[in-house]
Amino acid sequence: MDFSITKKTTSLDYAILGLIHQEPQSGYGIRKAFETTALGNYSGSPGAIYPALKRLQKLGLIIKSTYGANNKSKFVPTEAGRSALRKWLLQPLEINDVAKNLDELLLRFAFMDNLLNKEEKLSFLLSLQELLKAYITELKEYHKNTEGHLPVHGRLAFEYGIASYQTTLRWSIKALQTIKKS
Amino acid sequence: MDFSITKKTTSLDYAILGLIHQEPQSGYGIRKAFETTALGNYSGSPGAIYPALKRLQKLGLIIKSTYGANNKSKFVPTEAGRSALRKWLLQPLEINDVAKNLDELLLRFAFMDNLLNKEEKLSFLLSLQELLKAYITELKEYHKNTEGHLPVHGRLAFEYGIASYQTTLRWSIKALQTIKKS
DNA sequence: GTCGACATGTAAATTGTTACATGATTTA
DNA sequence: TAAATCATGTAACAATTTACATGTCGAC
Repeated sequence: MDFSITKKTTSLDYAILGLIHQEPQSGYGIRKAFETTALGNYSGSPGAIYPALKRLQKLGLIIKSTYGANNKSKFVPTEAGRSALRKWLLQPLEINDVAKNLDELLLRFAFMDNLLNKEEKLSFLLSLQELLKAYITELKEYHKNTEGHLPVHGRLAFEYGIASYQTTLRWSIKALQTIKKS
Repeated sequence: MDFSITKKTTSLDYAILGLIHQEPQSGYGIRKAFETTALGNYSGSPGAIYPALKRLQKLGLIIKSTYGANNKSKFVPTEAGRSALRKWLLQPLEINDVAKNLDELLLRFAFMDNLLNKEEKLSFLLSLQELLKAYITELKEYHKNTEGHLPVHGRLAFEYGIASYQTTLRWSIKALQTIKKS
């Protein structure tokens, strides 16, 4: 029997949690952040954000608090919220995340700054690199096998996929070096 | 007053339509296609696919038909289905698609093969290039302006975004050349 | 003769979209 | 002072996830 809180938390919830951990925001501020900054393809529609904020409050992961000089109230993560965020950031990477959920991995990376230590960050990047290499190999294998009998557009789209992951790999190598000497 | 069929068709619906246009598939075949081939981040869960197939049948965009030597029934697009697919492929590109919906654009590209003529294909790629250039410029502008006061991880994630779009741009130039001499 | 893949679905709960509604505050 | 932006929400609807349910068929 598991008595811990296991209510599901979607990746939008984590995106909000990560955002307000970096800087407390009002509901409206969160909406604007998702609409304007490219990070994460989450929609800032009120019908998505406000229910999410309710969810997170009910789970005890965030609270509304008057913050800063102007006494406007903004959302901040609770201790439980920070801990949930950290747990999310530390989740082991799987090949499936790389293949289907790369955006979320990048979001996790973006939010690591002041929550993980250097070792944990490097470990994330190393793990990412391993998985990327494996996945790229797999894709190339598939590409070789279907070479001839794939329509032109299908082949080009596939090659786009490979080029994409190679870019991600190159980036992760650069990022690793940057983090290493920080 | 608009009497045309305006029931919304999601991009999963188009993905299915495009897939069976290339090659008729059973419901199960479609599920496996989405699960295994990387094209499009759509889930092949039965709770998504079978309802979608019902939707498409109700809209008259696909039909079940016994096809090929083995008399197993597979889904094929109707004339209306092919026409809806073509319309989707020809939709003008917008900057927002590039920023938030690139996957869908790539999916559209992948399905163009035998539905659009050369000119239409080239026009798609040219339009994509223009938008990519504009968006990359915008991102770089933003990057310059926030240079200093962005946490390391945030900055790196942002640079990943830029590198990503540059890869897309390079790919689209190559694709254009390939299509041109085909 | 059992295990895994083929094959098709349903139900509940969750989540997100679109559109509406309201009012305060700032700025031109 | 009118328009735009800030600010918070709700309601109806559409879509997806997760889990369950059932049965066939071929391979080992």
